[in-house]
Amino acid sequence: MAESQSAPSSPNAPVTKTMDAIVALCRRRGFIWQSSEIYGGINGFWDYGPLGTELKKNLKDAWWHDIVRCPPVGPDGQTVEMVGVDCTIIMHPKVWVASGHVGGFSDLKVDCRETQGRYRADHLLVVTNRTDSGTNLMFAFMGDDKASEEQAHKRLAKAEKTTVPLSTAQYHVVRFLDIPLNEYHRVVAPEAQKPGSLTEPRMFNLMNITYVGAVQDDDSKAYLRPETAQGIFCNYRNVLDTSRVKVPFGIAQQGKAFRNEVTPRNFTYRSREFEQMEIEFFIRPETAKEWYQFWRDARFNWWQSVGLAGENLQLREHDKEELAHYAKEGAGTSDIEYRFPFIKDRGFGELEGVAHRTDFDLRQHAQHSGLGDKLKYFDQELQQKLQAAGASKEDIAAQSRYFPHVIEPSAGADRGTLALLCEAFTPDPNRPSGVYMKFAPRMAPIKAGIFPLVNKDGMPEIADKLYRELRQKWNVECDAKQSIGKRYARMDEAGTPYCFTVDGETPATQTVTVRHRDSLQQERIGLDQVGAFLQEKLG
RNA sequence: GCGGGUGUAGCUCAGUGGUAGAGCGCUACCUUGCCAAGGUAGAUGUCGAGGGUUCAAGUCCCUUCACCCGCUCCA
Repeated sequence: MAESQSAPSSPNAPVTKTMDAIVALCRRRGFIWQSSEIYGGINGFWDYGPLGTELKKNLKDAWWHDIVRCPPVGPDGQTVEMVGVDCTIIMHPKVWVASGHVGGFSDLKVDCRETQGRYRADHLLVVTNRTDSGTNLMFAFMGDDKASEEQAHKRLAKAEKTTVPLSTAQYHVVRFLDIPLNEYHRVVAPEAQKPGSLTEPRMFNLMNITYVGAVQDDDSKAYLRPETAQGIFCNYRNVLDTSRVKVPFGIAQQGKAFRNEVTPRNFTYRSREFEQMEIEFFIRPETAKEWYQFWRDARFNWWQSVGLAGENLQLREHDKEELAHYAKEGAGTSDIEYRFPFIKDRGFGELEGVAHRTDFDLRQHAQHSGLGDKLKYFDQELQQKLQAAGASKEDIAAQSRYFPHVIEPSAGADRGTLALLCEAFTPDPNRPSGVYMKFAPRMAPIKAGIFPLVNKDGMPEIADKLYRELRQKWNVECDAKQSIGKRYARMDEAGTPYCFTVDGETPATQTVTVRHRDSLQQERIGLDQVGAFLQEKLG
C-alpha cells in the first residue's frame, strides 16, 4: 500500500499517478463520492460533488452541442440532421422482450466452488445411473459441448467400473435443473475433482426490476432501462412524424441506464447506475459502411477534442466473434478506448462503442408491437429517383419502403468524465499542491479564479466587481482568504486554467495579472480585457 | 459469486485490553505584497456497522457492509 499512497498530506509529499491518488483527489476536492457514504456506501453507485458535477455537465453539454446542435458535415457533404429526445427510464416491459434483454439476461446460473466455473443452469446436463442407490456419483457436462459430454461419460464409467459407451438401459442423461437440491453433493461438476462443488441455481438478472403501481405482482413488473437506445427506437416513428427529418438522420439522447453488474469495480468505470450519451443514426442499408466509418472517426476525433488527445486514447475494431448479436451481419463495431490507470490486463477500457446495429431493433419492435411494415420508412426521394429511372411500379413499391439501418455511437458519460479526470491528473513536484488537474479549458469545472492579492486596500472590492461580471457567463470563483499561494494551489487541484489577481497596481493601471495553470507564467492584461480573454480561451 | 487484504478526524497515519492522538487541511482574527509563509484561538471522531467475550474492547471472537488485489462476469 505504501507505493499507492494517495494525495499529499503535506505540501511536499511526492505524488504518483495511480488510481488511488486520483480517487483520493476526487474525494478530497469534491469531484466524486461514493453514494450513501454515511450509511457505509452502496456497491456500484457514485455521487458527483460540486466540481464533478460541473465537469460531467461540461462533457455532456459539449456532446450535445457538437452532436445535436452543431454536428459535423456528413460523408455525403451534407449537414448532418440530428434531433434529441428525452425518454423515460421505465418503459413497457415488452420493449425489453423485443430488444432481447429479457431473454438473454435473466438466466439461472450455477457456480462451481472448486473450478470457479459458471454455467447456465438450463445448459447443464448430468449423466447418471438409472437405478442408483442414492450414493452413486453423477457427472455434469455442458449440453452444447461434445468434449465435456464425452468426459462426463468416461468419468462415470470409471466410477461405475464399466466402460464407454455406457449402456442406455443402465445409464441416462437428465437436466441438472431436475435434480433435487439434496442430491447436489453427489454431482461432480465439469473439470472438477470432487463432487458437491456446484451451487444451487441462482437468478442472474442484469436488469433492475421494479414495480409500477401500488400492487407488486408479476403483472406490475417493469425494468429500469439497461440502455437508452430503446427509447429512441420506440420513438423513431414519432420523430419521423413530427420533425421533418429524412434518412439519413440521427436521434440523440442522454440519460441514466441501469445494469446489475456482477462485479462493480474500478471506481466509476463499472457502475450499476450510469449515464449514456447515445446516437441512433438511421440510414439507407447500402450506405452502412460509409456512415459507420464516418461516425467511428468523428467520435474518435471528438474525444480528442475534449482533451484525450494523447496515446491514452485508441480506436479498436472488434473481431468477428466479439460482435453483439445484433451486429453480426453489420459493417463492423469498434470501441473508442482509454487507458485507465487501473485496467491491468489490456490496459484500455471502453469509452464509447460505435456499432452498425443493422435493422435489428426496428424489425424487433415492428414484430413485437404488431405494427409490422408500418414501422418502415417511406423514402420519397428514393421513390422519385426510381420513378425517374423508369423502374417498375412493383420495384418502386418494394424498394422505397424499408427498415433503415442504424449506426449507433454509444458513449458513457461517467466513463468519459473519469477519463477526463485520469488524463488531467498531472503530478508536479515543483508546485506546492504536488499535483494539478490539466483539464482542457472547455472542460474545466471552474474556468477562472479571481483573487485580491491582499484582502485590503480596495483590492477585494475590485475583485468582487470582476467576479460578478464574469459569473454571468462562466463558472468562476472569487477567494480573498489566506495566502495567494494557497489559493493558486487549490485552483491547481480543481483544474482551473486561469487565475486573475488584483494587486497594488490595479487601481492605478487598471490591469490584473493572469496566472496560467500549466506554465505557471503570469502576464498583465487590462481589467476590461478579462472577459474577452476568457471568451477567446474557452471558445 | 470465490479467495486474499484493508477500514481510527476532511487527508495521511500512530495507537496490541485501562482517560481516543499527531501532522497537514479546515474556520475566525492578526499579519500579508505572487505560488499550500507566520502567530493566536477554534471546530471536527457512530475508531465502517451489528453482536459477543471481559470489571473494562479502537485493540480479542463472530457476523455484516464498503473499498483494494486476483479469479469470475461484463448482451
